[in-house]
This record gives sequence, C-alpha cells and structure tokens, in this order.
Amino acid sequence: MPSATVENYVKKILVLSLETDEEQVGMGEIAKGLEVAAGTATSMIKNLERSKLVRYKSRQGVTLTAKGRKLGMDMLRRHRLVETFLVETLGLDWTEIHQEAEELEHAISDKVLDRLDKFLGRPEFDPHGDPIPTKDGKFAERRIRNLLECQSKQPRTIKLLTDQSTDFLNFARRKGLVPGTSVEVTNRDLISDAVELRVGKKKSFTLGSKAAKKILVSS
Amino acid sequence: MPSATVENYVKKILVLSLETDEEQVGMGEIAKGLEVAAGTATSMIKNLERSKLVRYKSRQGVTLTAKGRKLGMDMLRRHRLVETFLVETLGLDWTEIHQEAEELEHAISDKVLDRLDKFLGRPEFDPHGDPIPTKDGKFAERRIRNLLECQSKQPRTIKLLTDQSTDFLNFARRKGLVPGTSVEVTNRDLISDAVELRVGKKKSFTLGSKAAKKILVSS
DNA sequence: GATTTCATTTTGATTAATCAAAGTCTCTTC
DNA sequence: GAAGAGACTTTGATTAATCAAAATGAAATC
Repeated sequence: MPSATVENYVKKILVLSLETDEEQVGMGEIAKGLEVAAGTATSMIKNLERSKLVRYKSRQGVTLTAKGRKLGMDMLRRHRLVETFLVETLGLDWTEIHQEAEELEHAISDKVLDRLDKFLGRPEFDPHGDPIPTKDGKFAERRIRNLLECQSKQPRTIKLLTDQSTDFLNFARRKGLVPGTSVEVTNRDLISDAVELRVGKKKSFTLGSKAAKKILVSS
Repeated sequence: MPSATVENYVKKILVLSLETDEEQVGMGEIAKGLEVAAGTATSMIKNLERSKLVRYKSRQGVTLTAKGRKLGMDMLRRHRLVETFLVETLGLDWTEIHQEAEELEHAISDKVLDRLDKFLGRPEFDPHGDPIPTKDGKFAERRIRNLLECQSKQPRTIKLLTDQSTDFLNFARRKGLVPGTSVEVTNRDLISDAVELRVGKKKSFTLGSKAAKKILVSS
C-alpha cells in the first residue's frame, strides 16, 4: 500500500494537471505545492517512477501513469467525500474543512468510505461545488460549472459564488450576479481570457477569467 | 504533537494497566501487545520517558505520568467514539470496527471529534459496552459494570455478555444468565477470586472471576 | 557565442521507527 | 551458591522522508 506521503504527491500532481490543463507538471510546482524542498520532490518523484505511478523526464516534468491517475482520483474521491461529510453531517463551515479532510482521507478504509458514501446519499459534488470522482475513477458529468467553462448562447442559472470576500460579493451584487439569477454567455474569448455576459435583459458586459471562474452555474 | 506511534504506545500502556489493574506494565507485554520486537519497545519507551509521558525502571516496568495518562485517555476517547460512529451511524458490525478505529483515531482533530461526539448525542458507552472517557480524561461513572465489580446484596439486571463464544453462551444459558434476567451477588471473595451469585429464586452458586468479568449488569 | 540566472538535481546528513542478533540481568532450580 | 532459562537491553543496520548546500543544465541576455 502506498504511504500517505506517496498518496499526497500523486494527488497533488493530479490536481495541478487538472488546474493547468496540462498532462505534464513541473517539479517546481510540485515542491511548492507540497511545501517541501526542491530536492525532496525530485527524489520522491523518482520513487513514484519506480512504483510506476508517474513517468518522469529529467528537467522537463512529471506525468501520471494510468495507475497513478487511478490512485489520484481515488484520493480526490476520498478527500471530497470526507469534506461533504464534515459539512453536511457535522455542520462544519466549508472554509475550515480542507485541512481536516487532508488527514482523514488517508486513514479511511475502502469499506468505511463506501458506507460513508451511501450514508451521504452518493453525492456527486462536494461543498465547494467540485465533482466527486466515482469509485472507478471518473468524474460525474458536471452539472455545475463555472462561467469560464460554459459554451455560449445558452441560458444558465447562478448557483454559487466561491469567493465570499466582501469586495467580490459587492461587485457581484452590483452586476446582478446573485444566486438564482439567469445569465447567458454571449461571447467567449479564450485569448483575451475573458467572457462576455448578459444578465437578464440588460446590456452585456465583459468579465475577466478570474472572476468568471468564481461564479458557478447550472446548465 | 505526538506521532501516531507514540499515541499507540501510550494507549497500549493505559489499556494494559487497566486490564491488569496494575499501574506498572512490563516491557514484554507492551512489545507483544504492539507486535514489535522487544528491543523496539525498549528504545521507544526511553523516548516516551524523554517526553515525560512515562516513568521507567529498567527491567521492572513502565508507568504512565499524569501527562501520559491524559494522552492515553484521550486516545481511548477517540477510539471509542469512532467505534460508536462506525456502528451507530454507518451500520458496521461491532466485530469488524476495531482496526478501522485504530487508524481513524489518529487522524481526527479535536474539533471534528467534538462535533462527532455531539452528533452521536454524547454517548457514554461504546458498542462493546466500554465507557467512553470524557474530554477531561475521566471515565463516566459506570452504570454498566461487570459482576466482579458489584457490591453484594443489590439487585442487578444482566445487560450484555462480552464473550460470544458458543461454549460461554451455553454455560450462561444453563445458569440462567441471559440479558434481562435479575441477579444478586450474595457474596464476594476477592481472595479466592470468585463471586457467589443468586439468579431469581434459585439456589446461589459460585462464579470464577474470569466468567464474572464477562457479564455486564446495570445497577 | 559567452555569460548570467534560475530551476533542477545531486550529495551528504538527519530523524523516527523498526529488526535481528548479541549481550546482560535476575530469578529459579538444583 | 552455581547453572540455566527467560526476560530485557544494547548494538548495528535499514527504510522512508526530509533538508541544506553544492553541482549541473538550459534558457535568456548581452
């Protein structure tokens, strides 16, 4: 069985590659993400390669093998199910659960995890709106996505704002971007990193990618 | 913070000293209980001594300090609360939860533990009938105790038999010692290590301490 | 093309936990 | 009280994960 450390490295590589949309992840990102010295990451990655969890080109980057991807998805599943439990069942705040889940995800057996999943009603999304991978390592087709990921010309309903800072909430309210409101992406321009948006019948306006990512909608 | 290993050693010492009713625990018992080589236990115990968790007389035995006892009680609390959760909430069988709890007890934060405790309704006993220590490290006054611990001349009701082997259950049934039955300890003789017992209106008989310990009653 | 810079890799050390096997005690037993 | 048996301790090695600092490589700048 892989150690908690190995599980963490693999999960971090998976998350980074999902975030950047690149299969290959740089050594620096890994070291920084896990808060270890650069050399530590290098030697650990060689380890993972020996265990056939990653492929590794010196001074280029790391990619997960099928086996690594499977383990990573399993960890993500554990993490997100535990987070869901902490919020739904124990009533913790969704801003304070990450660290807790970080520990628990390694300690929970497959059997208990499955019972927990059942107890929670086989949820598909965690409290942050992220999809929970299924047991065979696939994401449920997202029904909730952020505005940056939306095809244009379809009506959507705002479900959740993931940035709860006062500044962002004020901005969103001014633009009418509150949960329940219907919006439509009128244009997407991935080069300029922005989306054009119409809220109800008002004139459309442009939103930067950072802000667009924080607004979750259902299709 | 103590490592999971340290927590396990301290918990084992506490449990052994509760089981044998001796403050001092032998090195051999510890090594055997934790399934490590004898030398490993010796060197680890020296470690615990450096951390002021135990007192240690070479070739004699180990006793917990106040600090060690507190940590041990905390681990016992964690273990038993987790077991309660696994049985009550997730519906696992009480014969299969020990190993699961063994892992989870180290991964759970104080905060989550307290929420779990609250969610479970602040239970006082775990699924095996063992008392769950309170947050300040004390056992709840037992309302359920084994027959060996009972003052005589008071009516009690049998609650649980902790040995579920066929042999013991047959013996108990023959003597009428089944849950729900009313019994009375007519005499206790701690020197001969036995209790005299009357079941209902029948003639009283004597029970060895081993058997008496396996029969839990409420007062 | 030489130089500088910055990321990455290598090296050598450290810490916690472990084991096997050799060495010591201490307590019976004769 | 000497001998032997068992329990316990010591010793020396190993493994996983880590760091700091030195060495290396590749890409950017001159």
